[in-house]
Formats: sequence, C-alpha cells, structure tokens
Amino acid sequence: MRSTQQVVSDFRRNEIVDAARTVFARRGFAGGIIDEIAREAGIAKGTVYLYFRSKTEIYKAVLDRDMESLTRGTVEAIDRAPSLKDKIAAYTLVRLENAEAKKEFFRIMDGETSALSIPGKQYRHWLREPVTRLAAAIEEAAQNGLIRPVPAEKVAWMIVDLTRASIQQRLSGKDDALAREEAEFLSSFIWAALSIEGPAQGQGDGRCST
Amino acid sequence: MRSTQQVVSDFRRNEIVDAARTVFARRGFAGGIIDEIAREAGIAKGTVYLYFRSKTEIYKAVLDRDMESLTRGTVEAIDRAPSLKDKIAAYTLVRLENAEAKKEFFRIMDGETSALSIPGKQYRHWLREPVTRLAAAIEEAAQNGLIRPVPAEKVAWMIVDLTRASIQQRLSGKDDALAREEAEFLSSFIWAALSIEGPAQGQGDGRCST
Amino acid sequence: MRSTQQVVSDFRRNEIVDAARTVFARRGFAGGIIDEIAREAGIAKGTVYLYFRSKTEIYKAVLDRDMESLTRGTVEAIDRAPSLKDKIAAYTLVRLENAEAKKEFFRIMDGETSALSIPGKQYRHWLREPVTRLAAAIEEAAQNGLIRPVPAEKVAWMIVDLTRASIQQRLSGKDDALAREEAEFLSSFIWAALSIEGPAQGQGDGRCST
Amino acid sequence: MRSTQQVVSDFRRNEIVDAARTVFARRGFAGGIIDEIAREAGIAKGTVYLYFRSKTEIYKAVLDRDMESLTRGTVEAIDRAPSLKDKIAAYTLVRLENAEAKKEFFRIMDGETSALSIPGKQYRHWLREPVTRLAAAIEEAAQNGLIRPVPAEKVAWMIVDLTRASIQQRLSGKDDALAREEAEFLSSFIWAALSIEGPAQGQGDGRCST
DNA sequence: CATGAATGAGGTTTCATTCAT
DNA sequence: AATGAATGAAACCTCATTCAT
Repeated sequence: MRSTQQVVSDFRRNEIVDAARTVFARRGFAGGIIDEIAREAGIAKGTVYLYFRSKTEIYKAVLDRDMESLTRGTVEAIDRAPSLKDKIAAYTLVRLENAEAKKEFFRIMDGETSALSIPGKQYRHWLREPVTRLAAAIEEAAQNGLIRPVPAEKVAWMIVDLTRASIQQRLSGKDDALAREEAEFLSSFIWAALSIEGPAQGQGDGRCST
Repeated sequence: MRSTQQVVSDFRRNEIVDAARTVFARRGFAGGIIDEIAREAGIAKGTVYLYFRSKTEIYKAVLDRDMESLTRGTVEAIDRAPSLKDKIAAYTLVRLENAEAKKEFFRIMDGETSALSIPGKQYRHWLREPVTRLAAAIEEAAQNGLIRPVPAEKVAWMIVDLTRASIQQRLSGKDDALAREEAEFLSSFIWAALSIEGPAQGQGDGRCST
Repeated sequence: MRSTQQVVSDFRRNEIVDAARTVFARRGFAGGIIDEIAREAGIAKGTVYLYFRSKTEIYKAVLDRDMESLTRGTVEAIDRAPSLKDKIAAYTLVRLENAEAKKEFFRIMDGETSALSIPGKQYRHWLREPVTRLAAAIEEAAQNGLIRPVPAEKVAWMIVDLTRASIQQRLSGKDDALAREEAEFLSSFIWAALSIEGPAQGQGDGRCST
Repeated sequence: MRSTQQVVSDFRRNEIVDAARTVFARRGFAGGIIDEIAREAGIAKGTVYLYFRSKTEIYKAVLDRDMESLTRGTVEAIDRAPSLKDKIAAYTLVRLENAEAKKEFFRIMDGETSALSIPGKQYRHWLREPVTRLAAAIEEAAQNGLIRPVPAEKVAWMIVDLTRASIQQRLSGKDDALAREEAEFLSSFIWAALSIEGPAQGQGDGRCST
C-alpha cells in the first residue's frame, strides 16, 4: 500500500508531466520553457526540480508514460483480435482513436526525432513490440495460406507507418474523417494488398513500360 | 540578365545554404548554431546576416531549395512514366535514390515538423504536387477499369507516406537493402492493393521492369 | 536554573552546530548546504530554522562555540605555565593538539576570512586574549632581563601566527610530525630569538650586503 | 610580433582580470558575481564569456597572473641578495611592499583556501619556489657555520608564514607601520633565532643596512 | 514542536543579432 | 562587402527561507 506521501508525490509528478506535455506539444523540446511548464502546472519553477532532475528528464517522463500506456493498449488490442485481418483492423483503430484522444502527445511524437538523443527511446523503438506481434500474425497467416507470401516484418512496418502517417495528416487538420472510417479504409487497403486473390493480371494490364 | 552583383550574391547564398544543410542535419534546428554554419561556409558570422535576415530564414532557404529541386525531379519522373504502375514505381524509386544521395537533407526533413512553425512550409506541403499527379493518374486508371475504384487522393498520400517511412527507416540504419529493390517492393505492394480482384495468381509479385 | 524547554532547546542547537561544523569543514561556507546540515543532524530542514534564524547565524554559532572553548583552554594553559618559556611552549602545544582533535573546526577556520563579513568575529579577534596574556608575560620577562627587549605584542602575534601556520601545514597533510615534537620545535625556535644571548655578532658575520 | 587582434584581445583579458580581482576581493569567489565583474570592466556580461569559459577560469586567471608576477619578483629579490641574512630581509621586504601595492590581490589570497578546489593552485603551492630558495640558502649557511644548524625547509616555511601573517594583519588594518620597518623587524627577529649562540650582545638588534 | 514541500530570487551560461571598423 | 567583437535577452538550475499541515 502506498503512503500518503507517495500518493501526493505521484500526483504532483502527474501534474507536471501533464503540463509538460501541453507545453512541449506547443513549443517542441528546445522551446519548451521550464517556466511555462511550471505556470501551466500551477506551481513554482523550483518545485519542478523537486520532482525531476532536469528538463530532459521531464521530456523522457512524458514520452515514457504516454508511450507505455499507448503500447500496452495497442498490444492488447492486437492480441484480442482473433484473425490477422482483425488484428490489422484493431491496430489501426486503436491508434487512430488514441491519437484523437491524446492529440498533444501525438504532436510531440510527431516532432520527436533527433530533437533529443535518447538512445533507444525514439518513436520507432516503441513501435517494436506491436510490429513484432503483427509480423508474427502475418507470418502465420502466410504459412496457412490465408494470405500471399510476403516479408512479414517489412509489411508489419508498413502497417504501422501508414497508420502513423494517417495520424499526422489528421493532426495537421487536413483530414477530419471519422477515426473509425479512416481505420477501416486503411486496414482494408492493406488487406487487399495481402489477400491471396491479389493482383489480377489477367486482363492485360500490369504491363509496365512495355 | 543578372548583374555581376546578383551572381556573386547568389553564389554566397548557395554557400551558406550548403553549410546550413550540413549543420542542421547534424544538430537539428535548435542546436544548429549560426557560428558553426558560418565556419562551415568559410565566412564570418556577420556575413551570414548580409544574406539572410535570421536563422529561421536560412532554415527556410534550405528547405525551399532542396524541396524545390526534389519536387521538380519527382514530378518529372512521374510525368515521364506512361502507366500508373510505372508512375508509382518511378515515384518510389526517385525518392529512395534521392534520399541516398542527399542524406543530409532528408535527415533534416525527418526532424522537421513542429520544430519550426512555418505556415505552409511543412514537409507535407511540398508533397502536394506529386500527390496531385499521382492522384490524377489513379483516378484515371480507376475510371478506365485498370484498377479497382479507390479514393484517389487518399491512396496517393499512402504511396507518398509509405515511401517516406521507408526512407526514415533506411536513414536510421535499420534497413540497408538496395534502393532499387526497396522501391520495387514498395510499389508492387501498393499495386497489389489496387489491382482488380480476380483469380488468384499466387506466383505473381507484380514486378514490372522485368 | 534552566527549564526543561531550555535544556532540550540547547540540545538541539548543539546537534545542529555539530552537524554544521562537519558540513562547513567539508564544503566551506558558500558550499555548505542547509539541506546537508539538516540531514547530518538527523532532523528536517525546516527544524533548523526553529533554532537559527539563518545560515549565517549557524556559521557564527559554530565559530563562537568552538572558539570560545578553544580560547578558554588556551588561556588556562598559558596561565598555568610558570615561566614565559613554559607559557610559549604551553600555547603551541595546546593549539597543535587541539588542531589534531578538532580537525573539522580548524579546517573551517582555515577557510574563514573574507568568506563572511562578520565584524569582530574573525579568527584574529578570538586570538586577542591569548595574545594579550602572552604579551604581558613577554613584557614582564623583558623587564626582568630574562629575554632581550622586544615589542611584546608584535612578538606575541608572531607566536600565534607561527602556530597557526604550522597547523595549516599539518591540515593540508604536508607535515605529519607528532604534535608534541612540532610544538617543541616551534617554541624553542621562538625562544632562541628571544633569549638574551641572542645574536652572536662576534665572528664577523651578521654583516649584510657589505 | 603580435597582431593587432592579439593585442586587443590581451587588453580585454587584462581588463576583465583587473575587474575580477576587484570584485573577488570585495565579495570572495562565491559572491563574485559575473554581472558585477562585467559592469566593473565596463562591458556586457556576455563579453566576459568571449574571453573566459567560466567563472572558475577567471578566478584562476587572476590567481595565476598575480601569483606568477609576484613569485617572479620575490625569487629575483632573493637571488639578488648575497647573504642569507639579506635574502631573508629581501623576501620580507618585497612581500610586504607588494602587499601594499596590490591590496586587492592579497585580500583574495587571504580568502583563498578551500573556496576553490584547484589542485596544485593553492596559495601554498605558489610559495614553494621561494621556500626552496630560502631553504637552500639556510642549508648552506648552516653548513658554513654562519648560523646554527636547523631544519632548513621548516625554517624557510616559518619565514614565509610569518610574512604572510604580517601581511594579513596589515590588510585588516590593525597594523599600519611602514612596510620597510615591519620587514626589518621580521627579518631581524628571524635572524636572531638563527644566530649561533654566543656572548650576549644586548644592544644588537641584528639590523643590517645601517 | 517538527516537518518537508513549495517558493522564487538570483546565479551562470548560451547564442541570435547588431554594429563599428 | 566583410568582419567578428560586443551585446543582452533568455534559458536552465540551485538553494536559503517560508509555511501549511
């Protein structure tokens, strides 16, 4: 059982992480001013340093917390789905819905690349587990003849990257279709590329530059 | 006709932009120090400000210049290709090859998102034209019954995003397949998703340019 | 008679002063952190401020307490010694032995100078009384013809300063002779300078630059 | 030949070191505020960092510069003096006169101990060379029978420490005798302690340079 | 009394931009 | 046109002191 101390302390850490998420989303890492984070959290600048040793530490905390919960949710959704087709659909749907609910966080993720050099903490790193699950399912489906043979991991990354790109598009306000519809479109498109009755090359097309 | 003044001035701007590209690729926007850019360009810090009003201006110049030439090359490749399938293949190939040739620039692009808030100067903005061309080709192919009916622009964006994701993967060193092979895989995968559903053709991988 | 309150309060003050001595010796005044003092004393930071108004106050308390007890011991040793020679020997011995026993405090004294501007609380101030006693003894001895005539107070300061310098040397680890031997050497050296059969100028030296 | 650049740069460094000396003398190292140093030097805060990488660097520069010139002067004075007695007299005189001329610097030296942990840069370190010279002269004089046998280095440190103590006394305003007289008194006192014991010469005060 | 979380003034350092030469 | 020294606005972080519990 956690002591009162612990509870309060965790609460504060949460407040700071929440504030930091907002500010980092607004200004990026370099522009994320500690002063502003403190103000957003309704505390003094010094207080921030009671809970985090440095600005970088805060940034990592934001990433870790959100990424972890997101990854957990994603993986669970994949596992719950019975078939490959469902797994793909589940993945895209969970991600798109989450992006809607946590716009701020995704905006950070979007900007996060070389901003910070946190070894093994890059966005792609966090995608590794979902990718592994998807790849395994793809592999299995291929062996069972449910889909055509494809390089499983490559395709898994494609699913993940297409989803990410779609989220980016939506974050920038260019696309405001319902998450559910978008997810359905994505997963069905991918499924089409995988299905065994794939490329119909009968009717004379599929030719290239002669 | 451009005056000598103009020529010299342009030459200097070029030098600075080249230096800036290198530095921004190394350190990102926030970490890219004017001092370093000047040193890299072999000129004095003050001189930089004779040609650019601010650091942001330089950054935009790098993006503009590289993006423009890249976009031109991309669009030309699309236009040269006769069929949709070839256009898609041409796009992915040109992009992947370019990414290999201009790693520095692509590394910047990779980091560029919310780092800077340059309205209308984001990466996605520059992709608009290639996307439009691809979308038009898709539209046409669909109406001609060469592919199944799909939302053209959405799919065009998918092509573009998948290519971008592949480039990112390669930049981070995780994937070092030949650009040509990677491009072929990508475009054939997309083509598979577009093809009219017909009799299964297990062996067909959609390869073109045999 | 002191109330229980008073007793407890004094006890706490003692604990804090003890902790502060350790910390200041380790880090100096500027580097001595209240947090560390509190931890060393086994109490909370806030509690420190129930007993002392400020960090400076604590510092002064350390100096006062240690200096007072040291001074008392020193003066008593001087008074107990019957002759001037013995008084000098007693002084050097007591000081050197004390320095060994209370390294921490002497390390503070060593660093204490302009670090803090406490009027009348400087190291030299506390030496005034021993100096006075020594000076009186010197004066008397001179008048009795036991030593050659010298400016009494000046010489008293010399004794005191030589002793201090010797302590500093020992604190810095450069000299690890026994305190007793060092004291003997010091006092005998000084005595040599005072003794009436002082400078033998008979044998043609003592000349200066021709 | 130094370029103009170099000259100007050196000039600035000097200005900053001069200003820093004043400020450090006033406030000590911890209290020596960069802002104040800049103001004292008549330049902007940022400019200071064009010439020194950090506050500590400035502090070391002050110490190094002054200590080096002081040490050089001291050693030269010792070397010029022909006899031991003169060497001692020369040392005390040079130091006391210098202290008068460079009060600020000596005030820093006075406070400098554990303030900064610059290995091998402590005050005592800088005294090593003069001490070595004095010790050598003492050794020689002892072997020639000009003084009584004494531990040469120990005595050399005594000379140095007594002089330092005298300077401190004078800096704190307690003693305002002429430097020349004070130096004479000091060196003759030491000389008295070194002289071979012989027939009492009551009147002899060991004065030289009649 | 005791606590320790909270505060915020103040310190050091960086770096985009200006300007005298 | 070119230079690079100078500037000073911020940014990050520390720590003596206060105060609600």
